[in-house]
Amino acid sequence: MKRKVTLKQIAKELDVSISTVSKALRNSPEISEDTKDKVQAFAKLYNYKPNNIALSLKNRKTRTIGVIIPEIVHYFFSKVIQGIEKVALERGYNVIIGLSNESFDKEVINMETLANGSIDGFILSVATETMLQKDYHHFMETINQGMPIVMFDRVIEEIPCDKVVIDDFEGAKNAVERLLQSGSKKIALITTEDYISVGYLRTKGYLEALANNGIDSDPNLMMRIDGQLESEEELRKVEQEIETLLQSNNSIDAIFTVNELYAVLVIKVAKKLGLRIPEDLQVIGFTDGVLSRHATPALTTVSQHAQQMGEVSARLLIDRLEHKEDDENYETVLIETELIQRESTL
Amino acid sequence: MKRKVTLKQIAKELDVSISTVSKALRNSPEISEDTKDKVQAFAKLYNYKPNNIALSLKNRKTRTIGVIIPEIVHYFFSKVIQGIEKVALERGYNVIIGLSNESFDKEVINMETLANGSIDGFILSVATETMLQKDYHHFMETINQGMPIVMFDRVIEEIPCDKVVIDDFEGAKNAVERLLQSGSKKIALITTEDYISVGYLRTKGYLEALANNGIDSDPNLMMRIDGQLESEEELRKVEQEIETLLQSNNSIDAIFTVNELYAVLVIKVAKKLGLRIPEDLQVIGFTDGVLSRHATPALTTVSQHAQQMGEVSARLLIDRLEHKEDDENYETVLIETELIQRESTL
DNA sequence: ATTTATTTCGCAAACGTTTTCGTGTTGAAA
DNA sequence: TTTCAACACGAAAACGTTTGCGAAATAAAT
Repeated sequence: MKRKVTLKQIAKELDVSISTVSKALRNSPEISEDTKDKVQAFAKLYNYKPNNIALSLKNRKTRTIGVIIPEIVHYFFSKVIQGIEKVALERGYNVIIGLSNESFDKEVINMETLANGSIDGFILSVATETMLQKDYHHFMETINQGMPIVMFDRVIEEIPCDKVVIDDFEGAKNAVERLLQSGSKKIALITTEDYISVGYLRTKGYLEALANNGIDSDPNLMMRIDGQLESEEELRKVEQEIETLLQSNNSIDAIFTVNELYAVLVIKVAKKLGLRIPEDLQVIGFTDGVLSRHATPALTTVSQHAQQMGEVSARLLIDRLEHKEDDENYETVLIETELIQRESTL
Repeated sequence: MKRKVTLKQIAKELDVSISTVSKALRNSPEISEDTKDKVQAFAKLYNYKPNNIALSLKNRKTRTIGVIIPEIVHYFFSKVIQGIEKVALERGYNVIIGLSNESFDKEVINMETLANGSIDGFILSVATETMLQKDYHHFMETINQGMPIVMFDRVIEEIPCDKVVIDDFEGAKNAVERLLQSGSKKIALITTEDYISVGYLRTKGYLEALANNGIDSDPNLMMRIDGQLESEEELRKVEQEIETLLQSNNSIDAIFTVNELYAVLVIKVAKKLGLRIPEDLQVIGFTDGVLSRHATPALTTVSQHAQQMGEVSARLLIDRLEHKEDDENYETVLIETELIQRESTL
């Protein structure tokens, strides 16, 4: 087992100084061709690679970006990471991941451990609990220490940092307008508790579309769901509620849903009730994930371009790290949504 | 913008030496209570946290583990990562992720950049391309450098490292036997090209179950699919093939599938053909992901306990890092599968 | 032969820690 | 007063790099 070879070892072996070895490897004109050749050959033979940690310490740069997301077993977030990782690789950065599991404490701890030298900057999506508590001191502290943050999707307005958000409002509005154009008159909404910005904005888009078309919104058609829907019981309960919704308002002819899981649940209940999709009931969801793509009928859905979101976030962060370390002008990039037309709409 | 405070700065400010500050913070008995108090108060005030990079350099340990997976937008792998991250957090380690995208070159590059000081050890699942080329020099090199590897799911027998595998063979065998017990006579198989170990083992389990029950395997009932099934065309093509399979062998009364996507495709085609599930056709898939859970009918499937797999892998690696650095006895942990009974079987 | 320029290399500092060892100061024992 | 232990602290090395600057050696110019 041969340990990794260092400059010092090469120097000793070749009977030159460490600096000479370093310079020779970096092709410095200070060093003669002879010794350069000798050193480079030796280094190649022993597969010398500079130690990243030492470089990080010296340069005060790690070329690593920290990503903190609420959960990873989730189409949207993993797709974002894929985007981040892509441009990180292109530009010579590593990605290190922390999961907050929607918990404020975990978010804080993760950020604190990563901030102490391990990374150059953060890309993150805020945990639910943090949004509830409205305690943002950890964000402010890392920013004040000169470590830039890029927030995506779940962002906080008042934090001074670059942000990448989806046009949830427009996306929802377009979706509902599409439903109206194709003849639906009575459109229900299934949304989350609205403390999370995205659920709130999508709901607003729904309302706006109705208003624009002279339709009064009906609280009876707006259903709110909370919880992670992890267990079977939770799922059954929600399905039951959807069933009640559809039965007590049997003129509902379309449903807009704030994520894709709710939409497949709607489909399931509708089938059970003997409703034909899309003839009797149109359905549009949010997030173009595996569920939407492989449901039967395949779901018409609002795609968020998650991968693009990750790519843009990474570019924003790396640009800031490399060019404008002290620029206080923060950007907010809006990612357009796209309505993916499939089988659940006319 | 106050940069992070260092020992040196504290020392200067308090007019003591760096060593005194360090010792005071670590509560060394060498230092008087007076100065300890003074230093600790100051450190707390300025929120001093030791620099991880400096510690890593000094200790030749980074307390971070590198994970290399073929893709992240994938229920199984993201679930494994969740498990890894969980025990890593518990034991004070960070997780840094690299994606190989099933490419040999990317796998090599990712490993090389991470191996140069950034991490203490690897947890990885081998890329398809690597398994095809059978070029394992990068694994051997990192192991020879004294950096331990834990392979999970897609492992390579001849590499000397700890391994965590699923009992694919047993899982498949049990699933098929369940189908037989519930009365199915003619069971088809949909599998991948068999260079990937898991597809191969699951196929073997299928064959074994048939043999054990005195049934000859029929090549016409065994369908092989390759490709990632990312595009719509690919999907349609596969659906078409499944349709042909079902129509040209209309006495098929059950299908066992090597992953969950194939199973939902089967369900889709079966519905189209007017087959009732599970009465006319039973279906069992592999991987207990979102697709299985939310398909209609919900899929009976073989759960791999992906999260547990991640947890075990992480524990194996960390144990080796902390206790038995030079132990050459490598372990292979077998994770039992579990048949999750849902609506697609009798 | 002396000065000057050029080439080639090594020294040392720096990044932020931890830790071993040495040293100066104090107080008590002899 | 001398001797010694206990105490409190600092100097320095080490981890592996990079780099500015000084210096030795050689070559060229006077």
